[in-house]
Amino acid sequence: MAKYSAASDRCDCTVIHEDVIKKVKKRMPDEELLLNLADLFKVFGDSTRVRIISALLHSEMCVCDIAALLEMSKSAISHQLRELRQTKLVKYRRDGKVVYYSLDDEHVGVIFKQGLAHVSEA
Amino acid sequence: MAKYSAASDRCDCTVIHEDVIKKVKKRMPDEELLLNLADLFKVFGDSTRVRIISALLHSEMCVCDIAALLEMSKSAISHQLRELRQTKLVKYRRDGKVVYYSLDDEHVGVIFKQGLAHVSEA
DNA sequence: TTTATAGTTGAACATATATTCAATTGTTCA
DNA sequence: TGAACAATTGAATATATGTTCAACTATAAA
Repeated sequence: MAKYSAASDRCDCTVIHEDVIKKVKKRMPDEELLLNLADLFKVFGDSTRVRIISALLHSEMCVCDIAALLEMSKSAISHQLRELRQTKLVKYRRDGKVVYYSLDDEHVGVIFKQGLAHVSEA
Repeated sequence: MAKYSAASDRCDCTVIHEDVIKKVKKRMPDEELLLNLADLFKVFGDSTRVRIISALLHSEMCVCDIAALLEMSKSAISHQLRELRQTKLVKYRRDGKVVYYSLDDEHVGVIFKQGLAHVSEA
């Protein structure tokens, strides 16, 4: 995300509900936690990665398999798997020349399914 | 996301586990549903929007309040609220000159909290 | 009607990012 | 060792997107 230095018209309005702002500010999680949270969702926020996750929910798969399943290049898949690895959402094991990927976290499935419930209803 | 026309080296490998691919393919949700899912997570995948959601979890707020709370311009906030409106994650009511925003969906809080649990543990 | 203020919007700009391409690594097997 | 293949990687490119800026709309009050 592009984060800019400062808002030139920051506070360009009278604060209307100072009490609400203070109350909410107190209850909000730390800034850093919210940044991590946004980064987590960002990983889910790409169709290729979501499809990879959706596939790995049902079985571990090697890069070739995922590439064939999603009809994409191995390179593209590998790049995305790298992001999923870095955010600890998938793990892998090597067997000879083949590398098998699988989901690394219980939360992944829960978050995925909750989101799916939302879009399925709407 | 940049979606490109086709992968030139698509299927540049021997399919190793045809059976796995078929099985997984059968169980995966429709392509369109997965696209919607990615779009949903994309909305959560920005720190400004996540902070807005985090704030609205505790109270309805007007644009000025949110801008003051997050120390950003009204314009920037308004742009993001627009996205949140379009994806039905927030609703609003006008009272005179002031527009109040609040969360529009029960799932929003659940998804938010589940993600928070994940990043809090790690 | 005029002024003031809350909020919205579109275009421009800067930045982030997904895929491609080419080169490379790692492993197996002849 | 050398050939074959799975997978990774870095750079380049195209595209997506968040914030700014300026102009605008909507409402209230003088």
